Amino acid sequence: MRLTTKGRYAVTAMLDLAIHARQGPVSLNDISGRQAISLSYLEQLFAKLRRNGLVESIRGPGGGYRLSRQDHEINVAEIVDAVNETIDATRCNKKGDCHDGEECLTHHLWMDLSDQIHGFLSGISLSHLVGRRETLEISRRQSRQQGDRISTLAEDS
Amino acid sequence: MRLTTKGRYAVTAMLDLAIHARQGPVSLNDISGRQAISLSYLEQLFAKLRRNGLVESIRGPGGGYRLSRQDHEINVAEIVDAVNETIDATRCNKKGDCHDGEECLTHHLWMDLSDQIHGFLSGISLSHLVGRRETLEISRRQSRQQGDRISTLAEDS
DNA sequence: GTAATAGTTGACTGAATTACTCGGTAATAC
DNA sequence: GTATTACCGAGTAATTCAGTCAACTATTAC
Repeated sequence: MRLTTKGRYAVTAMLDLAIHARQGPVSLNDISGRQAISLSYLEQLFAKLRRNGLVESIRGPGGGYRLSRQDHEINVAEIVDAVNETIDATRCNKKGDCHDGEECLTHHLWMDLSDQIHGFLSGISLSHLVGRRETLEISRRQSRQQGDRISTLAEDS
Repeated sequence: MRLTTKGRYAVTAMLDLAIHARQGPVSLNDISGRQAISLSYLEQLFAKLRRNGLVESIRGPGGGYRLSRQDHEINVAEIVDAVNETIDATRCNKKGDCHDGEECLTHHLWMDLSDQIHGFLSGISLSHLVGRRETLEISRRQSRQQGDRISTLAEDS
């Protein structure tokens, strides 16, 4: 389980896809413009997302990508794993020369911790994030109408 | 919040420190031998851990490092942050040219998610991990005495 | 059929990070 | 004084990140 900007790009792009799902297929060009991610980098990311069955592609004019499942059936952990493709090759399992079992224990502890993080991210779906986004947008529009300063961020926990 | 093997090394090393705390200061040489991490890399990691007030050093023969706080007062998030030192420079905050607020929203969502992960890791202390380790060790010893296969990992959730 | 759109693939690259090496200095226990 | 250990800085191979470029294939509009 790695958590870098690469995974963040992927989550952001998938979120963009989920938000604009109603308008039919979304082209990478659109996502690139909206999210300020280079088109070619998006192509790489979406190739992996497609191989992992998270998105479907529609070719030709008016084509693009769409989620292959409902947004509540896709979680953040899947997305991060898809682009990172960490097999997490641990030295212990390969060599098997852990003296006194010390290395094995701390190693298993970390794997355990990693599993917990993974489980945590599995509990956050795209629909969850989209829902939050719309809440934010509404509150932002309201505060703009009222003309006061943005204080909505402090309220949502 | 980045989560890479570097952070994993740091957590493993700190865990080793916590486990061997009773035997006085622990030298990096010992940790290097037990955890199979290069000494010089440990030096770099511990320089950061020390600057962040997580460990104290004792020089000279018989010296080494010890935790600067009790193990239940040090959490995983602190350790990961200490070695990564991510200021997380987001393009949005610096340039401030988010068109239509689109980028800002997804950006804030990711920051929110990042905060949640951070909060989650803050809840896991070293003593928590040490406790688990000893539980594991005991159960491992027991299963070794009984001579059956290792089936303890499936039971702890 | 032709042209335009858009995905697909692969090779390649500069920059950053990771993980590590080496050589040296400073402090302390004996 | 010597051995041990932390401390410090420069350097470096390997890897990953983030992005570019170019050629290709499939689909659709006309």
